[in-house]
Amino acid sequence: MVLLLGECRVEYQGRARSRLGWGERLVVVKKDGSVLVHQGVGREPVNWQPPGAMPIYHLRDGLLVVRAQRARELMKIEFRRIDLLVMKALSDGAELRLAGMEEDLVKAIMDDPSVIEDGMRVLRRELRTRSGSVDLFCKDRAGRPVIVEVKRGTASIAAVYQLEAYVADFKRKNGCCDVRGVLVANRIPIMLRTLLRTRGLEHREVNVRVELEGDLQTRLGAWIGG
Amino acid sequence: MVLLLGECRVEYQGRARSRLGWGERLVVVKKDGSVLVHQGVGREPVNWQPPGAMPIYHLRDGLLVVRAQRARELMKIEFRRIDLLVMKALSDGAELRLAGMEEDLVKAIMDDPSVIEDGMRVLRRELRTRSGSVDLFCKDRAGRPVIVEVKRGTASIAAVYQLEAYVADFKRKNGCCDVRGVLVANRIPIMLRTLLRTRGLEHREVNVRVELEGDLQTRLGAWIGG
DNA sequence: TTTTCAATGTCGGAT
DNA sequence: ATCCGACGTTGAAAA
Repeated sequence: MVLLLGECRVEYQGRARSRLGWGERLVVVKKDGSVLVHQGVGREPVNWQPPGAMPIYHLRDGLLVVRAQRARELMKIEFRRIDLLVMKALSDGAELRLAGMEEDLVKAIMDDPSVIEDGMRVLRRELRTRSGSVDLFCKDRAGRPVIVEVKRGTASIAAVYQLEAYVADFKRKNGCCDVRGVLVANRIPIMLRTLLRTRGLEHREVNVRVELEGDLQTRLGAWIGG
Repeated sequence: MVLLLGECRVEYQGRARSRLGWGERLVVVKKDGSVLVHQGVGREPVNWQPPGAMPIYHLRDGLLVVRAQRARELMKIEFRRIDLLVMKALSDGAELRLAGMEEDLVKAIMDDPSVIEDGMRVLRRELRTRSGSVDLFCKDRAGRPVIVEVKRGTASIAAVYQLEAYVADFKRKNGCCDVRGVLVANRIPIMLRTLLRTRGLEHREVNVRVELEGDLQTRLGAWIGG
């Protein structure tokens, strides 16, 4: 990993174009060839190249030029003053363990479909068609088909469209009108509920707690306290 | 800005949960309180906190602990070895100038609606309703309403849904069936064209070149060459 | 390789 | 504060 701290300017041309005038920034070059230009604020780099760009360094007119190209995208950084230059190989064998993704929510619902509704049965998971994909295909207590779209966090209009389109396709294809569509999410904004109702769709807010594998829960308990 | 390079482990609890074991990483703390933990590869930080987290540093059992909390989210970094510690205030008055966004494409179409179709007139821009927003509302040469959804880059299924839903709403509300829906994008995948056709929607691939304000184009010409 | 979708998305703007 | 959509989104998984 290479760290460069100093005064630079940046130009980029690719999917879009940008120019950033002189200023002090941090530039990080990783061993996979990704490059990050960070200003003093914000989570996002102001300019960057994804892995594979493999930047080239050269001197020109007394400036250090870092040139990172990848596919049709080019970023050029010019330093006129460098306050810090660090190179270090990072040894890191650990991998991130992460829980609480949408897939975890889908699994939790499969383990206990009654969080949607009593008597619900999950028949299939991850049903993909040319008009999009839906997370769960179920039947309710009465045996009616139920198409379920699951969103972790707050549901969006796009989720309603997706569900609506799939329900319509299903009706068309199977020639049956008795199909329910349910949007399941951690939170569903009021406006979205109205929209769902006008489209003849249903919704459920669920709150499923997902834990990391292993004893993290116990440790986190102590950890939050400490 | 604070840079920490050394051996650490990270735990996070908030919208999701994660744990990352011991390894060498770069930690960046910005003056707005954002925190980034970067491994040796990838554009994305493996763990982070957005601006406002304002981390607190303390020593505990011989470890440097960085604790960054924000709303209901907590990230804790523990260092057991530090190879580099840098603190520096960054002076940076420049702002990024960026061109080639969706808004630029919309403006270009407004300047010359014939890129969609000869005789097209733009009546309104950015039309928002409860079922979503559409970028341009036009009338064609024959005076028929045309709803236009603009996407920079490659169009997605979601764009089709959005357009379809809005056209349907418009027909319902105005009680008129003679409404066209056009998806305009830099690129529209084959599958999407089929989907659009089955929904009675149209599409246009456009290639509008957008430049940064000022003389960037000339300079970029030389720059790319050099 | 292309397509599709999730993300601790982040970020900015409008209501 | 909430809601909504764009992003040089990135990244991973499936077709």
